Amino acid sequence: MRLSTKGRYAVTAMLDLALKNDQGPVTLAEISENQGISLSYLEQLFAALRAKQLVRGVRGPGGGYYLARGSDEISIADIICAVDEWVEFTRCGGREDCQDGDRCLTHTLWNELSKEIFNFLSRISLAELVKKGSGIKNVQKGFGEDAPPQIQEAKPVAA
Amino acid sequence: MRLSTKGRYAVTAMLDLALKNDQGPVTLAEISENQGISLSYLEQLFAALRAKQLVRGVRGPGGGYYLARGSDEISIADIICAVDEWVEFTRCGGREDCQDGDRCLTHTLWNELSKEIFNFLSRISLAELVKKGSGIKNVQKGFGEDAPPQIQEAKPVAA
DNA sequence: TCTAAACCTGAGTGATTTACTTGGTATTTA
DNA sequence: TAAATACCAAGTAAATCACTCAGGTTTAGA
Repeated sequence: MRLSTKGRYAVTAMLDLALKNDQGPVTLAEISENQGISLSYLEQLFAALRAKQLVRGVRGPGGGYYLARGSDEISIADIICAVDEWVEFTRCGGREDCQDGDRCLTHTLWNELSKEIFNFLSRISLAELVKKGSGIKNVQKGFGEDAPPQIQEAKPVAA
Repeated sequence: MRLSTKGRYAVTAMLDLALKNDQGPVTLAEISENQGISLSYLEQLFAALRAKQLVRGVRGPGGGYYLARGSDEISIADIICAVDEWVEFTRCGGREDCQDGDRCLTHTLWNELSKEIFNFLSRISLAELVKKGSGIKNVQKGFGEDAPPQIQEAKPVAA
């Protein structure tokens, strides 16, 4: 699992799309202005999102992009995986060149952790975020009040 | 939240440390050989880990590194945050230059998601991973059987 | 005290990635 | 046809990554 700024841009743009999904296609120019992302960079991101069947483009005036599926059928993991390749980490990979066991163990542990992160992000859909967002939009601070059980208070690390 | 190979190296190295924590200090040379990471790169990573009070170094012959706290008191988020700076994403930040509300909304949504990921990683300790790992070491595939409630079956995206 | 083992510092570097630019082509609507 | 939009390809400056090099300093054992 990779979680870079590229993935953030994609998630942010997709959120923008999900918020306006019932208002016809959304142009990249709109998202570009809205999110402060350059148009061409968005084009690259959306090329990847389109390749993974997450969005569909409509050409011509009045065109733009809309979600290829319902926002409840698109997970955050889907989006991040579309734009950020999933690179395998293990050096020993699937091969048998782990001599002492420990090397393989730490790699196995990392892979499992990576899978857990992936699963976690797979269970968060765009629709869920948007649904919570509609609360924010009005309340401006009530986020997390009826949040999923696994969500707790943030405890950012002291820099 | 950033999750790059740098963070992976750090987590992997810390896992190595946790696994041998009761066997005295672990040298970087050992980890370097074990994990296939260059010694100097490890030194850089461990400088950051030491600065964040996650490890302590013992100098001189027979020295090395050991965990500064119990492995149950060190979370994956701690490790990743130590080596990968946490960069704020929002362009509008805390300022009031969000005109239309939507811009701010998507940013708020991203921030909340980011917090959720952070919280998720905060709840996974080194000790937990190692504990599960000792199962793997023997069973080689029983991971996740008595996993925390939020962990489900992996469903990797079709590439 | 000498010396080797270990940590510590800082500078530099090729490769890769990011975020973006330029300059188009294709398609659709008015 | 003209304009708006998606689509496509190539290039690029800056940043980051993963690493190397060249020195330290600190400690322990001879």
